[in-house]
Amino acid sequence: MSGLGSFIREQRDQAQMSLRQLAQAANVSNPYLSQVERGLRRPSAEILGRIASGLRISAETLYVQAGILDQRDGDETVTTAIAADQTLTERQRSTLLQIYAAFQAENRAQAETAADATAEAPLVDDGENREEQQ
Amino acid sequence: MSGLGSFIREQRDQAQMSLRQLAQAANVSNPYLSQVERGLRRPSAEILGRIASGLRISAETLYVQAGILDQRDGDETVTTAIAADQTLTERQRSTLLQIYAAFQAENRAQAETAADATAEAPLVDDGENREEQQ
DNA sequence: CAAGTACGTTTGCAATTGCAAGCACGTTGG
DNA sequence: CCAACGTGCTTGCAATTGCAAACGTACTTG
Repeated sequence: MSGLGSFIREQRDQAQMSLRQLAQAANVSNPYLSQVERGLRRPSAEILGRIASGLRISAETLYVQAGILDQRDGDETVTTAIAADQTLTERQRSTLLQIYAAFQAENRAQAETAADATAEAPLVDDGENREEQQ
Repeated sequence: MSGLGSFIREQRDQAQMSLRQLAQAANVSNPYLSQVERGLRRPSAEILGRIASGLRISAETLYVQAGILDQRDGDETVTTAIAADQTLTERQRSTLLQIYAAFQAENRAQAETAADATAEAPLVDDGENREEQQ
């Protein structure tokens, strides 16, 4: 399974870039990028870094996706990243945090209903989201 | 150029490990490790990660040393954190990213109008509004 | 001196990366 | 209709990765 390739393609689609556009932005040949996206090739760290920069996302993210770097708990990173983002106003920050919390709750609920037969309390027992720290 | 190699050797000496010991701990052949340490070969991300684990240091450190990973950039962390969050569905991810992008654009526009005296400086979005934080 | 060991290094070699060139398919529009 | 362009994909091929095997030492031992 090549989660990395589909993740890259996902991000590229998200950015509405063509394969060739990303290839040029990343300074990587388009055939190779195509093969990477389909999981036929495993790119080196350097190429991965270039792709990341072409996608305007951090290389670390791609490394995690590639299974090269260990996952630093994604759950907390989103909230802390939002909370620490100085480019947002406080109103915007709290909005994002609320939406994120809502999504989490939504998924939690869905997971719960889907797995009623199999045990309970699947994730954090944290009933309510913390609104905002600091 | 061989900053990475000498760094690895440095760390290995500091840990008082022989080349072969580290090679075994890292699950890498000793000849190859030797070549990496002397800068004759450039290891892939995977090998680098194994070496890092063999040295009991974070892979990130080695990536930075290898010039593959830049140190963390501030405003990109939110997007990357969202993108990497496995607990979200793709739909939720894109929603969050869109909202975040909209906020950024909003702030960018506001900063522009606020700074008419400084003429055009289109690219650098870095200035930011520090109107009310927390 | 020969034998055993631990050290880092050199040497072919299979496997892989990454690319330039070209292919196949779809959309325009002159 | 058929060039012209855009999309992604296939195909050789040079360059590189990474390894197993062997080498050259030094440092202990019998």
